[in-house]
Amino acid sequence: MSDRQKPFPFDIFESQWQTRWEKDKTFRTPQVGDADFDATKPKYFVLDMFPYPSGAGLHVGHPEGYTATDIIGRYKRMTGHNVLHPMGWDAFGLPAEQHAIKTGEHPSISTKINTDNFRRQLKSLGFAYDWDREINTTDPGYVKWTQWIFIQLYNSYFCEESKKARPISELEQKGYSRAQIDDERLAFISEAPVNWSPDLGTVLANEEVEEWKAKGHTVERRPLKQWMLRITKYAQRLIDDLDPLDWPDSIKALQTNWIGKSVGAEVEFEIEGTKKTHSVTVFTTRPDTLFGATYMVLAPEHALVTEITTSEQKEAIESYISACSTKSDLERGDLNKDKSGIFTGAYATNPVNGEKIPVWIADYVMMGYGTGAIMAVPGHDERDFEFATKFDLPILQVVQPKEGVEWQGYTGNGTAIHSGFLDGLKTKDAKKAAIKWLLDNKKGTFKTNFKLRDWLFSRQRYWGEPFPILWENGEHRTVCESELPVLQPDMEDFKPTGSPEGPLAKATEWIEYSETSKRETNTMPQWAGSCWYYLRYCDPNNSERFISKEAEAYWMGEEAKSGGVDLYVGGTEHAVLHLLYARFWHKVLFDLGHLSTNEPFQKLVNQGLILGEDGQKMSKSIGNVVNPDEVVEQYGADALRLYEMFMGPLTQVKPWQMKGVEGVARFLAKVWRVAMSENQAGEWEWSNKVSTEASTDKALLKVTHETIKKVTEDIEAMSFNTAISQMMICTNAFTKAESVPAELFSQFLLVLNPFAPHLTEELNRLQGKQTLLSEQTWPSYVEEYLIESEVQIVVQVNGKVRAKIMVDKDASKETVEELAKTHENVLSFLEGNTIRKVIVVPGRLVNIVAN
RNA sequence: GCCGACAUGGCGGAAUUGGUAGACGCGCUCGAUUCAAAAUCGAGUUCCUAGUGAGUGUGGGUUCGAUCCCCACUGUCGGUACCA
Repeated sequence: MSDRQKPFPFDIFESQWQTRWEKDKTFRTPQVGDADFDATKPKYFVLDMFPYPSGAGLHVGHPEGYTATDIIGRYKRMTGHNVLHPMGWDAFGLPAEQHAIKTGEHPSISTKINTDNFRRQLKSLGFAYDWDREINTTDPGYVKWTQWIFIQLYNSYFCEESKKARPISELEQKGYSRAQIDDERLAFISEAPVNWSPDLGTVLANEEVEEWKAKGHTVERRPLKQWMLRITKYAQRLIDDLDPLDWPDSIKALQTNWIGKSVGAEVEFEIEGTKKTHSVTVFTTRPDTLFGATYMVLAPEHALVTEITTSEQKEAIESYISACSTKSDLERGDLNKDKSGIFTGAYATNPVNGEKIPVWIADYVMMGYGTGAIMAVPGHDERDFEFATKFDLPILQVVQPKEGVEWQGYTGNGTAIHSGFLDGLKTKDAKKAAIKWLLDNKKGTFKTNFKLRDWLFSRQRYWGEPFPILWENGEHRTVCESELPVLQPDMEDFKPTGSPEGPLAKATEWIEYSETSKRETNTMPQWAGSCWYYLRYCDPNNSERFISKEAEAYWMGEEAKSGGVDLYVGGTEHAVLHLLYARFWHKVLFDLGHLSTNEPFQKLVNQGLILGEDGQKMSKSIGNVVNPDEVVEQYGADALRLYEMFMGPLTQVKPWQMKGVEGVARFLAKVWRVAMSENQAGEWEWSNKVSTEASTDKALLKVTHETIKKVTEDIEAMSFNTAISQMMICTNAFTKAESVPAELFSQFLLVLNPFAPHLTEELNRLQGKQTLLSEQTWPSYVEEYLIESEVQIVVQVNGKVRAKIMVDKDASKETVEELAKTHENVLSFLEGNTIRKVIVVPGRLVNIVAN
């Protein structure tokens, strides 16, 4: 196709229109307060997950979501909204730095090259972004406010009464000591085992570990001093506030599972140590099974292990602990389901019945969850059951399942037995009674645990936001706000040091802030910039605030019942990372009074992955990657946009088919030829088929208005593939018609415009219209044109279609039934049978039941 | 294992949420146009043993009627995994 003339001259007019939109700033969104800002219009904030500008450029997965939001954005503009539809770059990150290490080129250079390429590619697809609002997370003007938000976190604590972040100064007034205050900050220093990757030379968040492991990097546990963010304080709110959001249930479930709330009790057991008696707290979700606890397990790292281990067991315990510490997470988790453990020689006392139970250590108990100690109830817990079976520990029944169910290892609900004061109680009541007993006897209490860990926030990298932190005499403090942004120094050697200080430690001059103060050398993770970028779009150039109060109130406020981003489209890969982190930051900023909503994203839609033509995930190594540039070159931007939407439902995983692109390109060419024809010289000229003189054909009027109706409804429902098929039906009708009334063709161009903006604007121009389609009002359909005077009724005999009859649309049930019964073909099927029942669905069908 | 989603022609997918299964597109077949081809236009295209036939992953159920609702199962994909 590329060697000959294109079926319609998209190669000429697409770039012309892109140039014009850019020059005229057609899709500029006025700033709140600008002379041309109309505050009376409702707002619509439609957001794409901004890309990481990789060296590989755009792949066809990017334009899938971007086209969907572009259609919605353009549609909303045409229906009288102020639309905020921006784009930017999530430009900090490891790949840029790895590239810098390899080539010695500063990451800002490759970042610039990559963003320029991404911008060019996006512009070649004709997206209606307001490029005046483009942001880049690595810009000093952006870094400044990322660091400012970090300072807000640093200067806040979580108030347990109000369940909100409050200024740390309140604690100072209450007379807290410096150490106590540092323990309360939402951004704090912690020395704890973290995920350290030796070959990346950095630590990683729990959420990131799998991703990098999958790329072949090693990750090990190692205790390090790190900046953490206290996201765990928001665990409950992060679960609760999910409910009213218009998000896919699967994403809500994913986040809820990740946060992992479980409700139960903490119980205190006493252990006879070698020198004295110790108290150990265990967490259980099944306090009703306390009487079934036949042994106890401590995590190998538990602090009490050395205190209680008897001299006979000491050697065995020590070698077990050292074996565990060298095991990787994989060996301890995924690969090794086989239970292992060692008896400490010590005994604990079960508080409810005074029974002495042996205390073991085993690596199936994790130090990081609950208290790092459990009471083992092998009768009613799968893991404990497996362990007890292996080491021949007693297994007691304390829950009676319903009849016919084996009790051993039964983890469901039932009735408590062999459990003293709990006997006869249903599990639910037994839990309550057990906790009441624990409270009354001061042996325990209610407890809710979360799987969610605090967020490990520091990285040992160069290409990230430095912390706005200074160290003085081993204490940290923030730099003055006036000194923001704190930028990395220019360096030639970006290599990881292999030490937890990171490459910035090599910038000796930069570190020396003053004689007494040194800079923090860690940097923030890539997530930092993406946690708040949606806010910056509302007011991207403000140097006084991260977002002006006015812009925040208009774009993020509660007005029109749609606070925050109205529609957010992106991939599922961010279900628990970006989307959780951003919600957390948003809530902190909300608590501190900087924002007026408590959730950032009202509606979330995940586009489905686009697979290669072979049905496999696109990947360089398989060689099934489709390059959008080539598709645009061969079929045009409109065809690519249209195909991405026509493939199937937006949210579904679907394979790419180049033949399908050809199909939609053919459709666009058909639209072109409704209005245009080729003359002898092979030039396109306006044909007279579309004409103001054309008589209004009833069928064309109907199909056009059906199309307006369906496309409108389908855009609202984000069912773009069916909208396109309706427009194909309409085009086929135009093609078949002798002539097409100009009015109908114009209306058709309007509804096609958000999908194929170049072609439609070009035809609108060729039709002699002055006003751009994108600046016109969305058409409305006329109900009257859709109604037919006669409707087709299906006649079934015993549920099988046997005839179709045409009746007046207002025909009575009786008339329809009579017509159906007397239909020739129906009669032949009724022969010899008696009619038992007749169902008439007006306007649809008649079903005659006979035998 | 657990959680979630999905299963419809040769292919991508439609079906007003209980009312004509297969819209629209791809592919294929035939025809028109052409010296010929491409492109374009038109007709056809679920399957078969061709019937008063079968048919929406399998088996059952509810209903006058089920792709849609209920029960059981199978398969595919995504997430997660010793979280007590």
